[in-house]
Order: sequence, then C-alpha cells, then structure tokens
Amino acid sequence: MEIQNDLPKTFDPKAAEDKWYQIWLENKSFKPKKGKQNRTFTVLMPPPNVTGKLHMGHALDATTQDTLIRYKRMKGFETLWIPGTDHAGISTQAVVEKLIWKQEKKNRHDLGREEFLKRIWAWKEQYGAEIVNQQKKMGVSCDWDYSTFTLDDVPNKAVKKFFVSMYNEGLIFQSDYIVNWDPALQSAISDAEVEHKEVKGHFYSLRYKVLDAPETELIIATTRPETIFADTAIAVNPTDPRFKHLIGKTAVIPICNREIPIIADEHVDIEKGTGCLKVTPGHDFNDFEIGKRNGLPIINILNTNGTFNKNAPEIEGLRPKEARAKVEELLTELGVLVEKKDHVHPVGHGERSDEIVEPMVSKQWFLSTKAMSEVAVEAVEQGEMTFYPKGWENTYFSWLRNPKNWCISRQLWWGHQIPVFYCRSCEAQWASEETPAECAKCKSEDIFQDPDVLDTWFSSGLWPLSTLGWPDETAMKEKRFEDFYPNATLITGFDIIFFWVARMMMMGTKVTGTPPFKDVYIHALVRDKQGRKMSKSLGNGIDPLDMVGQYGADAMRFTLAAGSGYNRDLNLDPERIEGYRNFVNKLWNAFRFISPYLEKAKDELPIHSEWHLHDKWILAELNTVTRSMNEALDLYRFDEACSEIYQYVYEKFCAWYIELSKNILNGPDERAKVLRATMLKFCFRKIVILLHPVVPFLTEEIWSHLSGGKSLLIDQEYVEFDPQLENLEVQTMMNKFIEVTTGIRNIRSSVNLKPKDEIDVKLFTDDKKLAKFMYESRHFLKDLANVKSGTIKPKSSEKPRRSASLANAHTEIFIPLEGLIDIGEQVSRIRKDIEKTQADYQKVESKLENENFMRNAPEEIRTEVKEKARSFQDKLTSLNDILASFQ
RNA sequence: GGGCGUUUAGCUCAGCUGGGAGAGCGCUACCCUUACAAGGUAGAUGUCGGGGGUUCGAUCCCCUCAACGCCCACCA
Repeated sequence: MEIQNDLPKTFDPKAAEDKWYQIWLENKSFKPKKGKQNRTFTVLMPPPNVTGKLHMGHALDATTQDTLIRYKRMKGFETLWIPGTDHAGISTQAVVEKLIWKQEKKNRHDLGREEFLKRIWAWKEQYGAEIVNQQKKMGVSCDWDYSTFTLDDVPNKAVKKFFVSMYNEGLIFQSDYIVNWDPALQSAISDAEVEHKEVKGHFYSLRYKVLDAPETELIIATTRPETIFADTAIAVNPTDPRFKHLIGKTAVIPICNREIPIIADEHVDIEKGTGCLKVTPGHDFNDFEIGKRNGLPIINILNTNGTFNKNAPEIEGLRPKEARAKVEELLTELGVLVEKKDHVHPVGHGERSDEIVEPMVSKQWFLSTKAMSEVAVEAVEQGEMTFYPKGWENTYFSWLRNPKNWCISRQLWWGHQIPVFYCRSCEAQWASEETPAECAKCKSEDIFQDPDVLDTWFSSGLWPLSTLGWPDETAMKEKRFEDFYPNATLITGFDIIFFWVARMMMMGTKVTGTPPFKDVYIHALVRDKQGRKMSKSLGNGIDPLDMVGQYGADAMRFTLAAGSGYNRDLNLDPERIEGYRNFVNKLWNAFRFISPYLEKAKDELPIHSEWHLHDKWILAELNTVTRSMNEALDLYRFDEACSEIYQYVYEKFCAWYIELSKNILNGPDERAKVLRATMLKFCFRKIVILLHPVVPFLTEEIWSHLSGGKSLLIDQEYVEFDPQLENLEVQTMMNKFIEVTTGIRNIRSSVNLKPKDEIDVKLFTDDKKLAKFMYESRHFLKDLANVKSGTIKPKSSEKPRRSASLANAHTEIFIPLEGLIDIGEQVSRIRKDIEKTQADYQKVESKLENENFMRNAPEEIRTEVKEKARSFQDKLTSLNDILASFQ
C-alpha cells in the first residue's frame, strides 16, 4: 500500500509551537472559564527573580504547573494560573551594582538613590520581558492579564497595609537587637538567609587576671580573640565547683586592661572549652541573651563595612582576619596566649554574598511570628493544607515550631521602603499607608521616611493575596478575589519551604483566616546527570531554551514530567530528552499512518456488537490507562502518568493495534475498513486528549487534523474512566495471542530465519477459544510473523518431530524445518527453558506443600499460587514432549 | 549535635496497603518490512547496601551497621 501523505516524516516542533501559542492566546484559552465542575482551581506561579535568565528549575516549575492546570481545565474546573516576577531585593541590587561598577567604576552612593533605582528598573524591564518570552516558549497557559510584579501598585499597597496593621497591633516593632550583619551587603539579613559552613579556624586559650585573687588565673577559650574588646563579662556555670568562689569578682581583659565582672549564667556549659566563657553581648547571639539577663553593657566594635571601629583602637580599621592576626601577636607579646590549636567549626555566611556574617547589634524592624506560626502549624495538622509528598511537612513543622522574630528591614534601596515616618521636630514615629505631608502629631512638615526597605520575602508572603488584588477593593473585584482565593495547589521546590511557603501560610492566614492553598506539591531539584547541583561555577547548567530549540518544548516537558513524582532529586541527562523527542515523533508518525483513513472514519462509534476483538481490546486498554492517568495526576504523580501513556502508545497502540489494522485496511471488506478507521480515529482522539497536558503542541497540531480545524484541543473535555469498556476476558485473549505471536518470532530468530522466509506453523492448544481466535487471525499472522500456512490442533494430536519449537502455558508452537536446523542448539535451548520452568514450578509447589502457607495465606493468594503451579506444569509437560521429539 | 532522605540491571530511576524482580536509556544479533532507522524484531544483565528479627512468605514492616546526600543548629 502506497500512502499518499503530505505530512513530513518528522515532526517539526518550531513551527507548531509558535503557531499554537499564538492561537491559544487569541482564543483566550488561558482565561478562566466556567466548566462542568462549577469550581475554581487557582495556581500561583512562584515568581522568578528578575536577576537573570530562567534555568531548568523554572522549566520544571512551568511544566508541572502547566500540566496540572491544563488537566484541571479539561476536567471542567474554572482554572486560573497567575504569573508574575519578583524584584528579589538583595540579588537584583547586587547584580546591578556589580554591573555598574564594572562598566562605570561607580557604586550606588556615587549615583544616588534615585538614579540607582532608575538603573535597576531599566534592568528589570529588560530581564522581566525575557523571562516572559522564555515561559511562553515552554507553553505555559497562564492568564497573562493577571501578571504581577512585586513592586507593582497593588503589591505595594498590600505590603503597606499589612505592615501598618501589624505595626499598630504591636507585632511589628523596632528594636536594638543582635542581627546577622552582612558586611558585603552592609545590611542586616534574616536567620533564614544565613548558611552555616564548616570553617577551619583556631581555638585560642587566653590567660586572664583576677583582681583580689592574684594567685588565680582564668583560662578562657575562644575562636574569636579579636572580640575581647567588646567583652563585658566572664561567665561561669553557677554550679561549677572550679569557679564558684570567683563569682562576683573582677577579671581584667588583656591588651585593653578593662575590668569586667565574673558572673554566673546557666547557659555556660561546664564541659565545653575551659568552662569559662567570655561574654560579648555586642557580637554574639548567646552572649547578647546573657547580657540581657545580667544587665551587661553592650560594646560595638565594628563598622557597618565590617572593619573595626575606635572601640578597638589597636585594630581599628582592620578586617576581622587581619585583626585576629594582630591580636594574636599582641597576646603573644603579653604572654597570655596559653595555647593555639586547630579547630573546625561552623560559621555563618551570607546566602547571597557568601561573606562571613558578623553578629552585630543594630536598630532593625522585626515581625513577631509566634502566634502566626502556631496557626500555620495547625492548618497542616488539621488537614486544611496538605503536603505532597507528605514527608515535607516535617521540614515545615521544624521551622514553624521554633519561631523567631523575623528581621524584616534591609539597608538596601531596591524594594518596598518601610512605611514608617519620623518627625524631626517632635521625634514622633508612626506608620502610614499613605505618604503624609506633615507630622501626625505636631503638624511639622519636617518629616522623613525610614530609608530601609523590607525583606523581599515580606512581599512574597503576601503574594497569594496581592496577585488577586488585595487590598485594593476595585482590583479585588476585577480579579475576582472571592472566587479564586484560596489557591488550589502550590507547586514549588523544597528549598523555599521556609522562605516562602511558611511565610505565605502565616501571612495569608493572618489576613483572611484561611490558608492560601489546599495542597502544596514539592517537586524535585533539577541536577545534572551525575546528581550535582547545576551551577555557574561548575558550568553544568542546562538552558531550557537550548533544549526547546534542540528537541522541542514537548520533548523537554515530557522529560521533566516523567521525572517528577515524589522524588527530591531529578538528575537530568539531555539524552533522555532525546529519547522522549523520539516518542513525540513516534506519535506523529502514528498519526501520519492514520491520516489517509480519516476521511473514511465516522465520528461516532458503531454499536458494540460490530466491534472486532481487537477493538474491544484496545478500548479496554485505553480505559485502563485513562484510569491510571487520572489517578496519577490527581496525586501529582506526573512520572506515573507519563509512563502509563508512553507504554500504551508505544506497545499497545503502535506495536499491536496499528500493526493488526494494516491487514484490515488493506483488505477487501469495506465495512471492516470503515469500522477500523473509525476506531483508530476514536482512540487517537483519546490519546491526544490524555497527552495534551504534558505535550500540548504536538497534540494540538494533530487535533487540528482530527477535528477538521473545528475546535481546539485545549478546550476539550478530559477522558474519564468508563466501566462499560472494561473487558478482562478480551485482554486475556489478546495477551495469549501476543504470546503465541512473540513465540513464533522468537523461534524464527533462534534459527536465524530472515524476515522474508515464509514459514509453516503448527500450533497445539487445548484452549478452544484461543484456537478459534488463532484460526480467525491467520491472515494477521502472515503480517506479524510471515506465517504462510499452519494448523491448530489439540495437544493430544501427533506432533512433528525434530522441529524448531517452543511452549508456553497454553500453546505448543512447532515450525517444521527438518534438515535446516541445528538439532543440538534446539535441544539445549529447550533444556534451558525446562530448567528455568522447573525452578519456577518448584518455588510455587513448595508453597502448596507448606501446611502453614495453606493454613495462613488468604484464599485469594492460594488460588493464585495453584493457578501458577498448574500453568508451570502445563508448560513443563509441553517442553518435555518437545524434548522427546528430538530423541 | 539534631532531623530528614537515599542505597534495586552498565546509567537514571519506578516498584502504591508484604504473595512469582520492572521501565527508559545504553548494550548484543538480525532487518532500510509498504507510519516512523528519531524505526522494527529478538536477546543478555540483578546475593533489591551488610547483618539480625517479625511472618507461612520480606525489595516492601521492625532493629542494627555502613556509605552517600540534604536540611537545621549559639563561631566558648
């Protein structure tokens, strides 16, 4: 049969991708539409940072979310997927500062706040647009009209509204408190932004003099000798017998010779170090607490850039590393350095700058999260919000059950400026959503706004609200806040469970009383094929757009979806994308095969009685895969959904159904031809519907042919399980048919028959239904295994001698080739099979002989095992007969 | 120091409530067979990390050891 076909042999993704994306946009397919579910389904895209280009993690975000949203849309939910971008305070400011320094050798202070912000906005416009462009290439079906940037008007209002209300409630407060100070950024950062890394340092033991007890010397161990200038006490444990008598006495700090009290504090660990702790309330978190408990003064010895100030005159102007060397030198000179040994210990580093963070006391804004975090924990405990996979709730809990005040102020320029105002005349301080013209108290016009900006995650925490218009009533109405809040599912990576998920839960629940989403699906982290994190320094990053260009968006999406289940790593090998590109192309070619028959095909299925056994089978299998896919997608098992449909398309549909159809489509029976064409079309429509959420472009392209261009696939209803299509009997029959056919091919291969060599096959089976079906299928066997002639008889019939042969549980297959085959080879092949079957048989037989098994195992299992034993026995009998025929 | 996770075919991984070890890629042989060589047919490969326990039965449950990875933690 020569097929006249204008369709190209390989699918060209490029043309289809741009074309269909444009059409979907024009058709407003991404906009929410009421469906048969009469329910909304909202997904919030984690807004990418405007720092640069998208990476594979974003592609995974996009793929899983788009798959979910297309699936739910087709299932009849009124879906809304909200895109957006994040200003990413520190990151973006740092990137732009670096760029300006490189190009103009100017820092932000040289430019001034206004000019510098102008530059960042220009950067944002450029990269924001590029991000959107990249997302479109991946096929994301989000509602672009909802697109929001964190510094837009409404999010600004949200931030101010929340801040002011928390300020007035007393939950946001300003305090001189010890914070993580990043000297590179010259800003405070939050606990969550500090990474602890193991650092090689030294343990210094210093000798202190004690006044009124000249015979006593205290030995103090420290890793940071340079901080002695800020010490305001020595602490010992109140129960420590070694030092009890010294409590209340005075010690003298070497170098600066300042006198400090020896105090008692529970915090001091008797076992650790020497049992004596130098207390530095200005530059250590624990010491700060000790200082508060004991009313100690605080001394700050650092400048904001990380150098030492005049409070440490001997090392003024030096950086900590140099200062340490200098202090070591001085201590040695004084003879008070008793010991110095190597010591590995964890040191906090800034997440963005990678600089050592210096604890420092400074005036910052804090949000008290204690009450909010309790509510956020409860929401998950009571099932109002569920993590998929469930294990991640532990991570979430561990963070929220140990709440600390969140330092929300940053000494940066790029971000939401803190809406707190000060009066120079009367020193009043107040928070306001509107920018005031005068002091709220004394009406003076000499007022100014707090120069700091808020932590980026402050606005991120309000994202589910602000993207739907909150708190602007007009915007909320327009964006249908009531209908779309709360979100259905949040999809994101585990690295931001603390930063983002926890904060959204706290803040969203605080404002509305309802958690911002019902499900949180945590996807894996994309790594390279060796499992290493993709990073610039390793140069192992894969650019999603490169992959789209090389293999097509569909192939990349399928690869990412196929790798997304409940795993925490996704090791991506570009070869896998190539493999799935081949799958996409396979589907295309299956369609090419069908396309000439589409004209003949009817749109409605004929009545059931006309269906061929093949038809019943392929529909039953389709039904099975439909159920699996629905179940898998409902549980965010994208990997299972993909493997189910992959298997169906490749094995069931292409390898068997299409191959079996050729005979009919080439045959003389016109009615059968129409029926088969109709069936092929029907199944193919279902296949592309099932696949569309993962593989949107190719399926839409094929749909345009299947539907005659009358409708869009994106708008179709998803396939649902149909109990009427179940047909276990037919599936069993086809499995036997496939076994026999494969058996014949197996024999052919074992005796090196060429595909062109026609054969005569003698089948022996006692399964009458199978015998009948095999007989009816004789023409198909010609196509499938080049069988020219054959017979089917009961097993008791006389069998050919010395033939190439094989047996399974139900059928013995003989290909008479006397004189053409190597008898020895055949005999050894049969013997090997006997051995294996014998072993299998003995395994199950021993179970049946085991009294305990027969007594304890459930009926179901016993029957199953008996069934197996019988089939192994049947196969053995047949194999032994065959072996005998060679004697 | 605390917590979590991983360990199954050469590679990447699946294996859902315990009941004859799977997929994809790769590999081998043969085939340009009339949708597809980005293809077809057939095939090889596993002490399911080690040890113990529960059970009629363990890749799956419990204990223990080991290796690797991640997160958290006050830098004495």
